[in-house]
Order: sequence, then C-alpha cells, then structure tokens
Amino acid sequence: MFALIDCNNFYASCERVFRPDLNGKPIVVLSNNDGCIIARSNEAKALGIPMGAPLFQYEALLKKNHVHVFSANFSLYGDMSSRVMRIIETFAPKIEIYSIDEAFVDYRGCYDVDLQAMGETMRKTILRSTGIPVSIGIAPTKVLAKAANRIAKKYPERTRSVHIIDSEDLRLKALRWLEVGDVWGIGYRHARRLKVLGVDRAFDFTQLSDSWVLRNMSIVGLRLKKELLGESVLDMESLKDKKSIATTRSFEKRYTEYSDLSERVTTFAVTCAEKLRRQKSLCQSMMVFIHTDGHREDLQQYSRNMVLKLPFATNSNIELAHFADAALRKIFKPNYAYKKAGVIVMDISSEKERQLSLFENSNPKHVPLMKAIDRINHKEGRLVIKLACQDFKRTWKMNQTHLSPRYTTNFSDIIQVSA
DNA sequence: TCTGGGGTCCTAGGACCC
DNA sequence: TCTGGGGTCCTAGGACCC
Repeated sequence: MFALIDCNNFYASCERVFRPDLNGKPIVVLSNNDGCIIARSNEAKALGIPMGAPLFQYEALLKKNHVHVFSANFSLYGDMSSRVMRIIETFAPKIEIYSIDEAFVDYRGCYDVDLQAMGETMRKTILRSTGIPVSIGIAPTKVLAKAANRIAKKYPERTRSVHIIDSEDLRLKALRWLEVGDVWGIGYRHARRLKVLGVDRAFDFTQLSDSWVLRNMSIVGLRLKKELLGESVLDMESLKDKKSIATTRSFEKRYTEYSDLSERVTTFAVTCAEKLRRQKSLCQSMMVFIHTDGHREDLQQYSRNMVLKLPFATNSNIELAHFADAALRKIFKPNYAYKKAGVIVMDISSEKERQLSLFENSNPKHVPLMKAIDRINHKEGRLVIKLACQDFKRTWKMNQTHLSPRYTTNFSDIIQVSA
C-alpha cells in the first residue's frame, strides 16, 4: 500500500498556527507581489473565491466578508513543511516528499499494520507537534492513494481524515464518486475532451479501451488507467537534482530602461547560480526572457527570449551574470514598458564531473571565491556580497502589504508567549 | 492601478547520419 | 503506378503537477 499525506490548505494553515484567533475564520494567501490568491481556508473557499483569482477583482468580496489576507511568506511555509516531513519520516520506512505540502509513504511489504490506526496516530502527532492538519489516503497505487486522500478531505468526520481503499468494493465506490477531472494527472484539457465523450467519472475512464487512451492521452494516460484499475506502475521516486532551475519575477512596476532590466536579469542569474551551487551542479545553457504586460491591451506588446549555449559549464555568479547580460543586450528593445523577466538555466551536470574544454574554460579561481561568498552571505545574511551590476540599495521591492512575521526562521520574529 | 512562480514528461517533425 | 532501411539528436509545443 501507498499512503499520501497532504496538508489541508497548507499556506492558510501555516498562517493560522500563529494566529489561533483566526480559527474558523476565512483566510487567503496571496502570490508574490500580492497579485493572485493562491491559497484559501475552507471558509474562504465556501465564499466562492476561486484558486488563482486576481486579488483586485475580489477585494470587495474579501472586505465584505472580513476575510484575512496574507502576503506569501515562503520562509515560514518552507520551514513548517520540513517540520511536518520530519514527523512523517518517523512513521515510515520510506518517504517521497512530493511537494511542499504532500508526501507519499511506501507501505509495501508491511503486513500486520493497522493502517487506519496508524494513519490516525500520524495525523494527531503532526497536528499536535506543528499545528498543521493533514488528510491521509491509503491505497494499492499512488493514483488511488490520491483519490483516497480526496475522500478523506471531503468527509473528515466520517473518515476521521484517513481513508483506505483496500477492497475491490471500495475501489469501485471511489471511482464512481471521483470526477474524471479530479483524477491526479488528468488536467483541464483532457477532462473537457472526456466529458464530451460522456466520460464523467474516473470509473468511466477506466472503461475506455487501452488503444483509445494511448492514442489520445499517450503513455501517461495509459499509466493512469492501470493505476486506477489497481495495478501499480508508478513507483516511489527519490530526490533528484533539478534538470532546470528558474528565477523569474513580475516587477512591482513597469521598467523601460535597459539599466533597470539589466540589474534585474543579472540578479536573477546570480540567484540561479546560488541554486545550482546548493545542489552541487553546473549549467551549460541559459535562457533569458523579457516581456511587457500582457494584461494591458492598450500598451505596445513585446516578448522575446534567447537561449545561450555557454562555452563551458559553470555555476559562478560572475560568469552567469555576464552571460545573462549579454543575452539581454541582444533581445532588449527600447521604448517598451517591461513587466516581467526571468533567467532559466539548463543542461545541468554535476560539479564532480566538470568537463573541460580545449579552448575556453570557467575561471578556476571562481570556485573558492563562490565558496567564500556563499559562506559570508549565509553567516551575515543573504546579499551582503553582491556583484557591482546588482542594485546595492535594493533588497526586495516586491509588494507585500500583508506579510506575516517569519515566526520560525527569524530570531527577531519569534513569537512571545505571556503566561 | 491591480493579474505568481517553479517544475516534469511526452510526442511529432525536421535535420542529419550511414 | 513504381523511388530503401535504419538510426540519432534537437526543438517546439502540449499537457500536467504543486
């Protein structure tokens, strides 16, 4: 059996842990720049606020219903996540951290385990230790565990937030209940096509022929069908190095000057370099993109990207910033109001297997230099050492009007308790 | 005025090789 | 009418996830 542990309304729950006065009250959490609503408590969902809704369209509704609004506080969520994961590890022989708020656990080969009781204990322990409520789904395949999890979340009283699919009867019951678009791996587009064919529930999907599924949904769709039928084809996955690393941002305002864009893009390149070093990798190609505000039809639009094959593999701040600026120079056009830019590094390889070139190589002096920079920035606070092409005064100009304290990761923000 | 960010996998078709 | 057979690599685009 596989278990899927999924935190309920994770970001909203994290905020609520430190604001118990908000229990039972509607909460939403915003994306970077306070642009969209990316998490909602159950109370906020009940008000009909959809996932991904632009904030400005819902401001009136939020105000009228006294919804509490939070800017995204990723240092808090990341820390809460690792606390939850550490507790799950104590309950499991093998765990796969699938995302910031969910993990699969492999219980294959574990007999004589009362999974219902174990799930309930795990849930209670996580709730008591971190304040985060979770739902648990358990089934013979990962896709069925996802479905079971959905049932646990939908019927918390009846299932005590732990649902197990361990018989043919329960499997069929779940599939007849689950809408096809809610199957893990069937997205909006496929769901729309399937509905036209009268495929409404996960069960109907399993009745389609293999050849139709293969033809229209590729091997991925066929795997899903098998998993729904109870045949496990998706195994546990181990943590792998990223194959691409991106740093992209919308700006808090529109930029027209080359110098402003260059500062942003080189800073993004430096962030990519830091992320590469964290996983001990090098990259050998890079994409830089810039574009104007696509939501504004009254403004002139321009959007371009450029992929640069680097002459050597590197993770140096200096070299990547240099290449990013060179790429920007080629695609920048004056007189446009730019709203977003990004740097994505690809062709990633391991630091240990640095392939030297006959003609041109990464400056070997940068290796100890980056080590020293990382050490200082880690100790003295990020961004103490910057490149000259980066803005010295700028720390972070994102709009974050409703930011909560970093309760668990910043000494000055630690919560005070009066007893 | 205001609309997020970061990933993975698969396929078809073109270009090329012998 | 009819024009071989077997490969690889790369890219763009689609679909999906959180």
